[in-house]
Amino acid sequence: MLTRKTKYGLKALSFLAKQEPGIPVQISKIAEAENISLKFLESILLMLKKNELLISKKGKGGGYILAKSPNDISLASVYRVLEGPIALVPCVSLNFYQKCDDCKDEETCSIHDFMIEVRDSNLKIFENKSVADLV
Amino acid sequence: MLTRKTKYGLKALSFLAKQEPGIPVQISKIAEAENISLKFLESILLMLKKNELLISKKGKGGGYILAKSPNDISLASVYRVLEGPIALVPCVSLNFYQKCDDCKDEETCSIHDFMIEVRDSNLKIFENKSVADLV
DNA sequence: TGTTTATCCTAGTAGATAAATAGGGTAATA
DNA sequence: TATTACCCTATTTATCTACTAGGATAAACA
Repeated sequence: MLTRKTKYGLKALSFLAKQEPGIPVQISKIAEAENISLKFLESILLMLKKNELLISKKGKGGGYILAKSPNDISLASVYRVLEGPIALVPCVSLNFYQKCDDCKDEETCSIHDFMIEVRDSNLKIFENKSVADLV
Repeated sequence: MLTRKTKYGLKALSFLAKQEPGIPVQISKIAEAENISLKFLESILLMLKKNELLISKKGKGGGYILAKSPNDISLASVYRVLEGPIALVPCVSLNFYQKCDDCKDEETCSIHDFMIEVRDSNLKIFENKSVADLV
């Protein structure tokens, strides 16, 4: 299951992709349109900005703009920023690798190969889809 | 990410599939072999039993046996018992459907179609794999 | 029949995470 | 210089995770 954070983030990016490009959209406008708590959304957009998926402008007429073309924002990158690893176990994660502390070694782990299959299947779908596909 | 519960459950089922069929295996033996907390594993196997994936025998010489051939225990069924829905959002779950409480309606939700794609991709891999594939 | 063996069942708990909420700080624009 | 709108930190409430504790129950065997 997705956390709300990721779900809201995807919806917000989709909303931004539907607006006229280059014109800042206020958080409050997105929050209202997508039925998201304003303050919560604020923190989500901030994370997306820090990870260079969004650009912001302060002051009057300010707001958020997509940092790149919707086509160039993969859903994998969004997922990794908001949800974390795409893999189901840390020991097969490409971007967040960690040894599983219950496993003696990865070669003898009975679920390791299956976990790689699931990861690759999900990578394929998340890497090949972009924010443009949500519009 | 998988919870430990699901990971341990998969490992235990894989371990059982490797043993001589029809002969009960004690929890303690599985726990030791797979490096799992005994009491925690106890509760996991109990859930698998209640969902008819395992059979148990009490008393001396007792233990757990696979309820069906390893080929007939899909990893989807294991996942659903221990982890819950395979879908990423409740509104596209086949077995655990629930309306998303932040969405006005599913038709206008910008991520709905993508969520269905992810679900189908995961269903395909989890339904077509069985405990036999973990051996 | 009584003891051992092993599962069954209920309850509790420390720590982490989720999903916000509160409240003020900072920068840009008019 | 006042307003607008993002920036940042801290706190809260509820739920979940991963165990742990301790006994009840049932089967086998001497």
